Amino acid sequence: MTRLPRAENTPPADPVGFETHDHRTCISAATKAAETQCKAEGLRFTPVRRKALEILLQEHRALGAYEMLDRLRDAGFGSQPPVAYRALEFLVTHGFAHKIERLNAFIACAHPGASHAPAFMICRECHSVAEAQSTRDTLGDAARSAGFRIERTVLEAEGLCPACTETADT
Amino acid sequence: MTRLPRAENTPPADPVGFETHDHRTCISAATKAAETQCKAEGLRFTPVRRKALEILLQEHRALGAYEMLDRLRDAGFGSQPPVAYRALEFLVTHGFAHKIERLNAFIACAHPGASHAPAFMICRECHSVAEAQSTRDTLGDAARSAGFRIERTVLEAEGLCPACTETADT
DNA sequence: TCTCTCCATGTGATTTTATAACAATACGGA
DNA sequence: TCCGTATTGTTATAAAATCACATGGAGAGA
Repeated sequence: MTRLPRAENTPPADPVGFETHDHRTCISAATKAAETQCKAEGLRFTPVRRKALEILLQEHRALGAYEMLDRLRDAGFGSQPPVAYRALEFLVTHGFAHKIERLNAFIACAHPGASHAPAFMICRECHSVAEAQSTRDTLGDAARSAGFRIERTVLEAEGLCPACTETADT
Repeated sequence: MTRLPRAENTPPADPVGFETHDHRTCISAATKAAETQCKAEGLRFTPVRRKALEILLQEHRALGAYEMLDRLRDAGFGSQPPVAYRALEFLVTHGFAHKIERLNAFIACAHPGASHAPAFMICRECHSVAEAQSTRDTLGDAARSAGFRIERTVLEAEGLCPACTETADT
């Protein structure tokens, strides 16, 4: 894939898993998958929502709501914040994307369809984000004994990605 | 996400651990402990910082920065946002408090001194927050194999606290 | 097909959360 | 005591998110 020009603090082109990855095809594949799931669940995969997902997949990094808004405007959609927030809310609600609370930013889900207790590794230096499968249930016992009913769990680990670790070490 | 208005939705008086707990004494105890730690580490436990910690301990819930600002102003400190943000940053940096990203709010640490990989249970209904010890290292393997160097980890579980579960069930 | 209803979209305005920048002051070590 | 640095207070502004309301389009049922 062609590496797009990078602005000030933009992560390396392909930070998912911090490894090289060809996603020429995965955009259309993931979009298709979302479309299928929406059809199955009776959800409306409207143009803005589709475009928003495509943008997230394209960028392949955590995108702020206002960055999303810019791109949606460029694509001919409305130019006010709710446009972006609504599309993103839809994607997050239905598991096509995640919000990285730490960054106030959104990223396409890297494991669509999988049971969702996502875990993220966030580089404090370049802001790249990797999504891991968080299989083990760290909090189950504590929750049970407290009588707390867990509905959703997000784990955000902050640190240094491989690339920035190298830079820091040298 | 639905964000209910704060006022109509104030957590029960004593939400830490979702259980009754007498903290008449624990405020002064925790403050004292912080003072000791600061002395040991050569940190300046100034009046604003002390007051901010006392407020968090007093409230015993997650407090927004601007709520904190109100209380600090009432206590005779400056009235501009940086006053609150700086005090909170100090407390968070040194482990006396945590930021709940999900709520953009801050809460006194419930396990001061303990090794810090805090885990929170956040009630989506009343916004009460409980802090658990997150002992197990859920992400270690994934991080190691990715070459990611974890520095800090926060786990935020959203759901229903015991009180709100009851209400919902009835 | 028509129409009714619901959901989605577009827009303007506002609220909430967070930082930048800089002057004045207090602290602690030489 | 003097000096450098951290801390505080303040003004101003940026960034993130929501409210409120008008308009439009898709799909269900008559």
